[in-house]
Amino acid sequence: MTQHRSQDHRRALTLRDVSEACGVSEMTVSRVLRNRADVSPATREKVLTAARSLGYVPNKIAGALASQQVSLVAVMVPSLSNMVFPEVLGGISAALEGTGLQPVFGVTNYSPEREEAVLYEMLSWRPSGVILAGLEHTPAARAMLENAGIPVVEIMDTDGEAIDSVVGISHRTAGRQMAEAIAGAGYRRIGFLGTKMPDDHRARKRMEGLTEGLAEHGLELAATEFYGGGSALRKGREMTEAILARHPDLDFLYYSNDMIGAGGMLYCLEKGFDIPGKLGLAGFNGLEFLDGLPIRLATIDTCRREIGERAAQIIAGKGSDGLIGGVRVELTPRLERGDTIRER
Amino acid sequence: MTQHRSQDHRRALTLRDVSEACGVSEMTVSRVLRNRADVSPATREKVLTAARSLGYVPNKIAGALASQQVSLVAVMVPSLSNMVFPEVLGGISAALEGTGLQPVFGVTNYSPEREEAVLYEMLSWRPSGVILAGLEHTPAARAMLENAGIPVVEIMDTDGEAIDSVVGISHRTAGRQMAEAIAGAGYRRIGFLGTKMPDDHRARKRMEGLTEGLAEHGLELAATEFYGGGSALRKGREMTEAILARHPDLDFLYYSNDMIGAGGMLYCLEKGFDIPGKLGLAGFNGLEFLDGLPIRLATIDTCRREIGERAAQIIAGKGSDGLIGGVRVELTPRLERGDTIRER
DNA sequence: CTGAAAGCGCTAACAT
DNA sequence: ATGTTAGCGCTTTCAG
Repeated sequence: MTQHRSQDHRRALTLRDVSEACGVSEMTVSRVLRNRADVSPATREKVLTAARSLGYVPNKIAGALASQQVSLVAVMVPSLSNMVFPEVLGGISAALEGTGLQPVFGVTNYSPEREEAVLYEMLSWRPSGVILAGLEHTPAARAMLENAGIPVVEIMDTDGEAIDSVVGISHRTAGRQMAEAIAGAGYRRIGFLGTKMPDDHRARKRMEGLTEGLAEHGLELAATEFYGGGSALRKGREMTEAILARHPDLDFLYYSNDMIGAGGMLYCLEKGFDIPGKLGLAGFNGLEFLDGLPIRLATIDTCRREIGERAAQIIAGKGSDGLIGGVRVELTPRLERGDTIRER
Repeated sequence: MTQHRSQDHRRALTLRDVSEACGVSEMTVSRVLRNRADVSPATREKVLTAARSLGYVPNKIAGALASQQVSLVAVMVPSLSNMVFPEVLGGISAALEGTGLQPVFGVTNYSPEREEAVLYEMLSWRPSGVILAGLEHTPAARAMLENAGIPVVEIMDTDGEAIDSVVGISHRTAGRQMAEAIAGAGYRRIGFLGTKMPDDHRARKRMEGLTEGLAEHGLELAATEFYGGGSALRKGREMTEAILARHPDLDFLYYSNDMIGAGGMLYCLEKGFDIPGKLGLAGFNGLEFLDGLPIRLATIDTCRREIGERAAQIIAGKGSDGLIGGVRVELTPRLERGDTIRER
């Protein structure tokens, strides 16, 4: 089972090997392999044949060092266990396809310190651009990004000052938008359910926006409930039961994400609550999986895939003209009232 | 908005800059920055101070070229839109933490050709190891992997011949296991619902295992239903309605993944079907989100996170002793009967 | 413990 | 259209 490892000590093939195999200079071989136009069809063919038959794989490490051009884009997200981020990565990955750029992903676990550490690692590969979530970073991370001399795109959130480019939505506005819908529909006793994560700034801003929006209607949050780890769907149920036990008079529950919202909704349906008559519900994100639940949870679509695509395009576009810099893309989150908010 | 980009043309800092700033040779600066023990505390301090105040970030491209050691692990998965893979990536990312290795992810969209192309790109960075899903690859991809001279871990699936190491479960066995449970419980008219993906070999093997297992009980699939894109939860509902319309006499529905299974289950509950009395249900994967649905769908836990962790450990472990090679880890998928399979 | 020299494998910039 | 030369920024190796 270990036989094939006998090859392990064979030096990896170099341009020189290909060069010798086909009797063409290393430089010309290099040209062919980079698809440069100024090579005769005859030699091109010779080189390609030799390279293929040897199984030569170019060494980008050396290429990058020599050309001072690295075809990597550093991408950092807080988490992979929330579908939101894989969707963004999917968008980035798709948009980068065919550009010659490859994404390199890192996970920060919502920790600013870890973000700083991961960023340092990534920048040490001298990527052509950086995409990272949020506008909140440690001072050291900000400094690194400002001095890196490469396009930086902060994604997801537009509430704050960007280092370079931003692509996202205003979570504060999304919160207000929801407050508008809730208050406008006539709900008055509103409960908030969310995660216990001090470093989830976007969730925080949504809650602030919600609070502000309600205030304009002379309302305030009547109750709040927070949770830690575990199955978000189950937590949604449990939190809903808990908050309603403490405050049976609530007429609206706002969940800081669709997963707990869905759990809460399933719980309410089972209990036979009058949704949205006596109790309104709303989540956040517009996850695809809401399509298929017994009723449609009100939510705000956050355009995750598009955010990833636009961010990647900004990085890819920079390659050519260099110094565009400072693009700002604020997408409009779409409120979907679903079946859980109704005028009363 | 573009002011700070004036810095773009500043050359990035090099070891030499740090060296000059603190009056220590480049070589010694390099030693300090790599945490080597043979430097006096005094100079170490001097160097560190200088490096920090300048904001120096080492260039791993140059380091890797010089040392012939690349701290990257190439990771390739078929998709990011199925929670299964982000979970594996999470396991890999976590296990690699603190090893000095960083994962580089690539997405293949279940296409062997695309896998080959992505692999080529990744190998050109001369990573220290490769982790990829499945045992089915193009001949060219296999050749590249065999000749790369680095540890290769094929994950998720153990049914087939591995190139080097494997970490996964036998999907064929999982299929049989489910057949056992279904037939053993006394169900007789079984329908299969799955994806229309010729290149999803694991789903295919599960179906084969199921068919074989049923055959041993003198049973065969009474109906099948396949779907393309869209919300898997909704598709689960639609397929369930369709298959039951065509075959009202089915007494068991086996879904090839939990998402469509959950959709089907919600549909059945709404229709008031007697689950699991008249109709049994089962999904596949053991997704966390099943915890929180109205009833527990029977499923088989596929240990995704553990698969990621073990795979990463194999790569990380190779660093030291070199040529262990050919590790084979077959995890045991755990059948969870939930509330949707019952002896009859 | 510290330094000087010699590349790592490739490509930019010139020749030819 | 092709070849030659000189590095890219770091680390290995060998001297002090």
